[in-house]
Amino acid sequence: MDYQFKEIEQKWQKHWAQNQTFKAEQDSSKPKFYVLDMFPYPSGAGLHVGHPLGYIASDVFSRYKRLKGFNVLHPMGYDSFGLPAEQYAIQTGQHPALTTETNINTYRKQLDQIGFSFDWNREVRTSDPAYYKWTQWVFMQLFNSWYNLETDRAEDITSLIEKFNAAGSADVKAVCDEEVASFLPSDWAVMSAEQKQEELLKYRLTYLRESTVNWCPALGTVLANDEVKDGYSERGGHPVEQKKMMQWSMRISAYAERLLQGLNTIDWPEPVKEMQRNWIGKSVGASVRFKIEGADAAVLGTDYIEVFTTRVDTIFGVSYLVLAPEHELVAALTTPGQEVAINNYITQTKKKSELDRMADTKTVSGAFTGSYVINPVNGECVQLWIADYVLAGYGTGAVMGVPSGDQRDWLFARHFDLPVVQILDAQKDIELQADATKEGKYLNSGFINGLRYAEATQTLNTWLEERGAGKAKINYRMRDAIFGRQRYWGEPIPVYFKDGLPYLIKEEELPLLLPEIDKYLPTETGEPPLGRAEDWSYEDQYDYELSTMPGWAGSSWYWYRYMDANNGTAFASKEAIQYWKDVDLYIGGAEHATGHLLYSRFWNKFLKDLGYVQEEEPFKKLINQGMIQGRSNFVYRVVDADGKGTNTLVSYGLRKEYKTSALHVDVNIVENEILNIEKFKLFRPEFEQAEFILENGKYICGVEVEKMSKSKFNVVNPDILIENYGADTLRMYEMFLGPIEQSKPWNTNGIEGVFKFLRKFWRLFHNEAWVFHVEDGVPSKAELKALHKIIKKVQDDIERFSFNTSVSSFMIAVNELTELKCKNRQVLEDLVVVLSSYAPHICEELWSLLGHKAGSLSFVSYPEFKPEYMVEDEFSYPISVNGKTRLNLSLSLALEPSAIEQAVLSNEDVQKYLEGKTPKKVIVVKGRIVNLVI
RNA sequence: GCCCGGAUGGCGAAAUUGGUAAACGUUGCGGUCUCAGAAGCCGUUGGAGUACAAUCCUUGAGAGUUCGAGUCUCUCUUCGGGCACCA
Repeated sequence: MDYQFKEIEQKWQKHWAQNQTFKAEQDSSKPKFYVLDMFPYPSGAGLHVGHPLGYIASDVFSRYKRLKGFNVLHPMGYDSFGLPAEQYAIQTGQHPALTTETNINTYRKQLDQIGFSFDWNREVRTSDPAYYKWTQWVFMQLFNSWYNLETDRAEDITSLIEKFNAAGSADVKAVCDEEVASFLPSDWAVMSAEQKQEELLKYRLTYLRESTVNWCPALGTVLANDEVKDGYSERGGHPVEQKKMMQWSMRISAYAERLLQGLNTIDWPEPVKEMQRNWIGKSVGASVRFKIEGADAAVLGTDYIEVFTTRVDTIFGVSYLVLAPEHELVAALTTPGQEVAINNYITQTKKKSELDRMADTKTVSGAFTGSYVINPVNGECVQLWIADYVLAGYGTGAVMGVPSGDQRDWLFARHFDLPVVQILDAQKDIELQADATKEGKYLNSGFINGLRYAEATQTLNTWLEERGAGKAKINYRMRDAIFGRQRYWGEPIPVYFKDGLPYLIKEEELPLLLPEIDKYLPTETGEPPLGRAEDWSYEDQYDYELSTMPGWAGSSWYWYRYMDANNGTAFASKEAIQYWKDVDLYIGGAEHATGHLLYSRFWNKFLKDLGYVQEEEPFKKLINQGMIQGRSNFVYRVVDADGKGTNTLVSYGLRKEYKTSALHVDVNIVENEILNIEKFKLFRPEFEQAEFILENGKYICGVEVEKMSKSKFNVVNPDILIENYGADTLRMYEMFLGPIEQSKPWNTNGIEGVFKFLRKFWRLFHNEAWVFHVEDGVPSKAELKALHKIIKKVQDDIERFSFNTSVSSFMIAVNELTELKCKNRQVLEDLVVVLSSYAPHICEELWSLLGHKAGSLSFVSYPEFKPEYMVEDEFSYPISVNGKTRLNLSLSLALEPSAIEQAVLSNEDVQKYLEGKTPKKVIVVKGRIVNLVI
């Protein structure tokens, strides 16, 4: 029988499912290997050819690791809470759970067709109450924890209470809110329960606080920083504004340093690490206090302004100080004479959107408050300004202006005619621009004159600290993550309110189920959708929290659930976590760099602090698969003088001769840019009578690379390819396309080549009459060489994630063996094993035809590479003369190293070049002559 | 502006530590088989050159190191990604 891929693939997919071939068990006799894909959000559109790319790569890797004797965990699930299902619910009234269920079924059907070796017993869905029970549980642990800087880890809140009982707040070194009360144990003892709760909330790792948030009116919810791009929501692209709201937050800032340091221990793509480093944004510097001239602490609440700087060494060059317009002291420090100017400036700033403010970096603007501050190092009195180039949200919202060392400060000083003071002898041309050098020695700088950068910084930090005027400080750009969303389709937060304070429900009351509501919109009073739920209160009297958790909550720990997916008493058993530990290989898109991948590391570190998990980092090795873009085709419709489309279409090469407009055309009716006109008429009936202006008898279409989307008619559906060529061809072709990490447009053109290869491979095992035919016996040298070349190559390629080169090598190997008319059982059997990771269905079929037990192929040993089979009697010996002319000599293998040199020099061709002379220089690399210089 | 990553035939690409650039696939062209098509098989497909060959040139541009550079160093061009009044 010819290669009947449809029957073969259905047969083996059924076999794997029925026999649960890929069910993973804890088995300590084998080393474990955990291969994870980023689980998908099941969208209604189903899979296009780009989606499975990463899944195929991880499946090839998983199957390969099984052959190598590893106990492989390779699960799959769905990140099934999210906005699209909810938006759909708003439009249609259909419950998001139903939409989600339908979409998941579509996904599963499509995934199954590709022949993945997932262990579906471990499937998870983040919207399943049995799953989100544990997401809520993690939330509770966070609420019950604080970050102790002394032990540098999260601890149970009871250890904080003990500290308060014993010594008040004095001993406590914690990551907490800025305004925490300082109190004695006796103060603590007399506090009411409510006061205590209020105080503790400032320390909890998840907390409720009034904070400035990104509010998206169109979506009716707040968004985390990573969900906002350039002032617009990442999902939907709606405008986002700043707003003050009571919000749940996660104290991820407590882990800033550990998240940063951990990056050095994991094998991730450098760009992703770099993005996380940027996001965390560590800057080492100092905070310095500038006394306010003539300030009364009793009236103002303070008598100094604190600034953060990374260049404390430039402090003698300070010629002014700037506050952010939103700084809380601005109003109090504005003198009556400046009030109008300052208020105008603030109004002006407010009008500018966040976007404008970021985009407009050239205009210098600001206003003088009328107040002065005193430079602590030299007692100099400098002006206090406000300007919108200073951001309220970073550092202290106040900056010292050093025009000679910072270009922005320089521009500001020039614009408002403030002094520019040189502070380093190495600074050049400071009349023209700032010079941020750290070279040279200080001048005009009081007690650091003559010192160099490192020394000066040290001296200043000590000097300032001794006088209580400042100290060395590390600042992080990363803010705490906003955790609440005013949406329906997410995990309910397991909290109720009593006297305005939040309390956790009891652990045994989990999961707190998402209540049913009539409409998926905010209430008339502006409360989140959960406000519509009737009879939904805690102990029939207390209100539940109405926000739900953000999309990243469920995905921040899911890899642990796979370890023990059906556990009802813990998120995963201790034994399972101990055995599977962490993810060895994680494959997914780079778009999650500062979202999912950062939050996951955060929760993982937290769970480790509490002793629930083993490893500090969850994902040892990360691969970012590239995006597959669409490749759109166009036809060109001739446009008449009025700009109206006519009924004439012109081929790509001739379109310049007419006025045309381009129309998308379905890529599935175009082959090698040649339009199938008959199919086109069916696709666009309005052009049934159209005239086609052809070139060389063909209609050529235009091409452009765009995002794959239905509206652009450039979506290639894997189902159709599987129908025409089979899953094995699709799998191999996707791997063949190019390096896994590279983004590229999809082009179905080359798929024939892979299909031909699989047919050739099938033919190797059959005679002319398509009867299965292999021969026992001893393989020839040439056969063994071809086989062992591919054994080695595939092994090396997979280990370095170079899947595309493996596919090429398979083609070469099969061509060689076809040439050799190889029918040898031993050779062909090994070949089946080697190929089975890429094309599992056809290999299973051949494996069983070879007389092996069905399904055993996935767990046999990968053939051992034997270098001795690679050796030939003669070897080809390239040599260059004068680094230019190349000679290819053929030498006997039997030669000793010393004899090789003799053989080379006495070779006829070499002699021709030498013309009787001895070479001036003989260059030997790894014991071989590679070049002769004459 | 700053930080990463790229640039190799018509196209996708290969070249793992510096050692015969373009493997493998595709497209195009020619042939074979066939009533015909599909499928298969064979040849050819970077450029110059020639009757055939020999030979020379070619990895975005320019320089450098080296016997030898797609690979290493510097400068530039350009494309992609990230960050961006971050003090």
